[in-house]
Amino acid sequence: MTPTIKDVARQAKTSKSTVSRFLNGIPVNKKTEEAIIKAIEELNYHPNMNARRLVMDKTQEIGIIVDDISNRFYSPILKGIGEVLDANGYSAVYYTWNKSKRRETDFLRLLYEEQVDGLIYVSFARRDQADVEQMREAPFPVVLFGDNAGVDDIHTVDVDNFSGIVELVHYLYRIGHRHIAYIAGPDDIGATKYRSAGYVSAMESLGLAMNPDWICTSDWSNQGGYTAMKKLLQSRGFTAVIASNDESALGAMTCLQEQGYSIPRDFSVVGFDDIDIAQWIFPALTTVRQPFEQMGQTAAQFLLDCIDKKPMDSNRRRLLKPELIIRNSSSNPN
Amino acid sequence: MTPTIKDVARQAKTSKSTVSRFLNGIPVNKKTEEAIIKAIEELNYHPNMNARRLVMDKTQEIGIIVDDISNRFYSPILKGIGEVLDANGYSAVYYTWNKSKRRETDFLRLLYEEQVDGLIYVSFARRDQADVEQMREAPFPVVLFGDNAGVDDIHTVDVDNFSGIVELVHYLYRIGHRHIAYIAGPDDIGATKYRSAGYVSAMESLGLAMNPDWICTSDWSNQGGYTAMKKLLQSRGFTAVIASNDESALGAMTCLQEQGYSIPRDFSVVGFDDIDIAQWIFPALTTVRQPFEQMGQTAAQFLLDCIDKKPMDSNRRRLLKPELIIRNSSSNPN
DNA sequence: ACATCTTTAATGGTCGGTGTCATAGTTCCA
DNA sequence: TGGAACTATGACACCGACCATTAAAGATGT
Repeated sequence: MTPTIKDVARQAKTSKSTVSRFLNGIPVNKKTEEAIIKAIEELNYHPNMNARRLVMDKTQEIGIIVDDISNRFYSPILKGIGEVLDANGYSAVYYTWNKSKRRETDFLRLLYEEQVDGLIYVSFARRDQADVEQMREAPFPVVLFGDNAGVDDIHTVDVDNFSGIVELVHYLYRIGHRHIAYIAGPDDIGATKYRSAGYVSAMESLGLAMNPDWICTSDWSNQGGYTAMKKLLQSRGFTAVIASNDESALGAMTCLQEQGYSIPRDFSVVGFDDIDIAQWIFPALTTVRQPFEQMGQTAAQFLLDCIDKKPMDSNRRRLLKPELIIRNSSSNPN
Repeated sequence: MTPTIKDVARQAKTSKSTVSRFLNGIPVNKKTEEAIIKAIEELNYHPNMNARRLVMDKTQEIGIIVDDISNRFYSPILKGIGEVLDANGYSAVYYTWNKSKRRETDFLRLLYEEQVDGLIYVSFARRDQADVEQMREAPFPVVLFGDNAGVDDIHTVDVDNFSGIVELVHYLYRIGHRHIAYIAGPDDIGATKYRSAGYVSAMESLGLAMNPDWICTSDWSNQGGYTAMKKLLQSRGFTAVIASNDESALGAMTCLQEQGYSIPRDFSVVGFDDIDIAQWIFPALTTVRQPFEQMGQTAAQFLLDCIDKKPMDSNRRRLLKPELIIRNSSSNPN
C-alpha cells in the first residue's frame, strides 16, 4: 500500500493538517518539520495528485490535442509548449488523432473529465467552424494554431504567412528575378490563403507579370511538388519557383534534377517552413523559417495568461514573424 | 459551478448511487435511465476523473517520458503508443526534457504523484545504470526503448540493430562491393554497439578485409557524417560507405557531392533508420527502415500486458526486425 | 393471503488530500 | 500578574466519485 499523508503524520507524531501545511510551504515548528522530512524520507511518500486536484479548483494540468503527431512540425511546437508549461509547474495530457474517426469533440469530452485548466489544439489542417465553436464554449480557455476559421473570439497563434512569402518575392526580385512561378498549397488550409495572397500582393506591388501558367497547386507533399513542377515545365520563361512549403520544394527540385536541370543555375527554387533537412539537401534550400518552438512557447504563455486572467491585450491572435534563410538553391538568373 | 453526480441525481429524481451505476454500465430501470440521460444532457455533466481515480485503484493513465521531443524518431513512436493506449481506454501524461538539468528521477517523482499505472521511457540516448535501477523500483511497470544498460529484469523494446547492418553488408556484397567503409555512431549509445558488431560480424563472415582507415566515427549528426566522410576520403580504395544512421549518410553525401563525386557512380552510400526525407533527397537513400510506429505499439502493448499481469513470455526484451529499403544511392561498383 | 425470492433504490462510509476553526501554548506589555 | 495578541496545532467537514450494506418494492410460488 502506498503511504498517505496520514501515515506520514503518524510516523512524525503530528497531525495530517500540519503535514499538509508543511507540504504547501507554510512554516511549521522546526522540530516537527525535521520529523516530517524524516518520515517522508522513510516512507518514500509522494502526495496523491488526484486527491489534491479533487479539492482544489485548479488541476495545474493542461490538455493538448494533436491531430497528427507524425507531422514533423509538431515536435518543436510541442517542445516549446513543454518548456513553458514545465517552467510554470503545469503538466500536460496529450490526445492524438488515431485512424478511427474520432472527432475533436470526443477529445474535448475527455478533457472535461480530466478537469484541465486549459487546452492547446495543435493542428494546421482544415478547420471546421462548428468544431471551433465547440472549443470556444469549453469551460476552460483554448488556444489554437493557424486559422481561426472565422470565429473571432478564440485565441490563435500563427506565423505571419503573408509577409513570409512577400519576403521571398522581394528577395528574388532583389537578386534579379523578374519571372517567378508559384506552387500554391491545398485550398482548404488557412495558411494557403495568406501565402497565396502574399505572392499576389508582392508581385503586383513590384509590377511583375503573373502568368497563370506559372501558378500551380500542390497538396504540400513531396509528390505534390514533383507533379506541380512537371506541369510548370510545360510552359517556359520563368527563372525562379516559389514553393509554398519545403516538402513541395523538395519534390520540385527532384523533378528538375531528374530532367537534367541544375539548381540554381537553370532555376532558383525556394521554399517555406525551413524543415530540418532543408540545409542538408543538395543544393541547400533557401526558405523562410517558421519559428515553431517559439510558436509553442507563445501558445503556452498565451494560455497561461488566459488561465490567470491576466489583463490581456485585446488581441486574440498572435502572429510571429518568419525569417528568410538564404542558402544555395537560389542565385542570380543568367 | 460544474455539475456533479448529485446534481444529475436530483434532476433525474433518483439517487447518486443509481446514477453511478448507470455510468458504470450496470443496467437500471428503463424510465430512470431515460431521466438520467436527459439530466446529463441538460446539465452538460461530465464525470470528474480525479474523484473517480481517487477511489479506484487504477488511474487508466500511463506516463511517458521523452528525452528530446525534437528528435524526429519520436513522432512515429509516440503515434504508435498513442494508438494502442487509446484503443485500450488509457490516456497519457507526457514529460519532456527541458534545457535545465532535470533528471529522470524528477520525472519519476511526478509520475508517482500522478499515480500512473505504468511508464514508457522514450529515449535512445546514453543510459545511466543508476537511473534504470530507479525505474525498476517504481511501484508500476516500466518499458523503455533501446538498451537495458545491463539491468536485466526491466522491459525493453528495440530494433534489431545487429541484423540491420548485417543485411546492408550482405546487400552491398550481393551487388558486387568488396571494399566497404563504415561510419560508426557515438560510443555511449547502446545501438552503436550492436550496429558496429553487425558490421564486423558480416564483413568477417563474408571474408572481406576491414581496413582501419575505412572506419570512422560520427556523432550521428549531419555535420558528423560530413566530417567523417572528409576523413574517409583521405584514404582510397573503398567503393561503398555504410553510415550507421541516415543523418550521417546525408552529411556524407553532401561532402561527396561537394567534392564533385557522383552517387552512386563513384560511391554507393547507404544509411540506417529510413528517416522520412530519405526518399526525397537526390539520389534517394538506400537504407534500413526502423519500424518506429510498430515499436511504439509494441511498447504500449507490452506495458499494458504488464499492468494486467498477463501470463507473459519470460522474454523481457522485444526486438523488432528492420527492413532493407533499396533506392538509388547504391549500385554496382564500376 | 402470506412467505420467499429478486430486482431496484437509498444511505453512509471511503479514497487522500485541503482548509476552516477552535484550542492550547507562548509572548508581550501594562 | 493578568489579560490581550499571536502562533502553532489538531479535529473535522469537505471535494466527487464508488461501493457495500441496508431498505423497499415488485414478482413468484403455494
